[in-house]
Amino acid sequence: MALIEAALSAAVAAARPVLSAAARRAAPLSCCASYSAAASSSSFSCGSGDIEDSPPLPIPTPRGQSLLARFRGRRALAVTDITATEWCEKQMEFVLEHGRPERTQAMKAGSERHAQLEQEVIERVDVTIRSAEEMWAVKFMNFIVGANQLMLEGITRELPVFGVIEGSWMIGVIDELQMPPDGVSLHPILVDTKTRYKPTPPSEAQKRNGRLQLMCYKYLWDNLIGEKFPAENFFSYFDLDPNYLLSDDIKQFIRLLGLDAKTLEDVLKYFKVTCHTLPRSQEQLLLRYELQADHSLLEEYLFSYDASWFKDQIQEVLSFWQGARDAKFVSEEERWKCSFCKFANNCPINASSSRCC
DNA sequence: ATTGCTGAATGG
Repeated sequence: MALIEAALSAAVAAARPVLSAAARRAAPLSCCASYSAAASSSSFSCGSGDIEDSPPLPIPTPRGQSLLARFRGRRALAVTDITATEWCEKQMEFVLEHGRPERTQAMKAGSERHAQLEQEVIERVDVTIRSAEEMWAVKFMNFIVGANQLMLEGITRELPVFGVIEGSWMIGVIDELQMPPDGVSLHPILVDTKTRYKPTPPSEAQKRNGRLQLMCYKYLWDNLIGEKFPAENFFSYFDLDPNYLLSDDIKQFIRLLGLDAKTLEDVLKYFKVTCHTLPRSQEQLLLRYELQADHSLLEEYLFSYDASWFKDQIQEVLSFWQGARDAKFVSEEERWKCSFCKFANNCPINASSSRCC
């Protein structure tokens, strides 16, 4: 174990700008993989050539299935699925049913700024991902490298995390983790930088949304380092083969980091060893708001993790996803959100406009 | 080809 740690440390220290992997699919995944939830018209050249008189029809998706089953079957909910739902459940529903609206200029600027911040500490390396197993292997490797960077250099960005919250698999990317200066504390602080188009202070709804996001990350990080990662459940839930042989491309990427792995299970072992060495995160979380125009600081918002508030929020969001109830509309005080929503014209909350006496 | 499907987040 000491050897593994030494190897990791050496690798991370040597490769000054830490390596990460940009997952880019060269080709669609193998034809019969369970990816196409909505098996549409796309070319499904799966073995059997002709469709005979009584082909094994794809199971028609029964109505009344939960959104979780329909849109996130055998997949994890993203942390941003949680926050998008908290923002407006009806809008989340529209996005699932009708697809994402076009990205705004503000969103593009935000993405660019985040890429810039990431580049300050991370060098991206492209690897081709051919399967779900390889996707997870890369996620684990990026976690290992990022966590080691945090401990050695005091900071890391865009760190992937995953785990189970209130019974549901979740996945997310921590914007930033930073060790406190000196020996003040051994516990890293979670930070999220929000860029703003206008120099106005963030609304309460935005801050609440950001709090929820950061609490998701803290929960996932603390659970990973607490070594509660349910490996057996992980492989079966995502239908992964632990013994899947990684491609030479991926193996080479792993070797760049001083490790040697042939299978996804090998990678998971390194991951577990790394998790054992990491400290819990601080109870204090930080949202940092900056102006897109000049990156000037608009507000720094420090707040505390609140386990019971967090649990309630997650349960509320999950009850929507699980179909326990219909989507809720925004509250009267937050009706202003509708003016930013692409689906406002089709939304029942605005039913008065279309039908007049 | 930044968003789609099948990356998670981007902002309000």
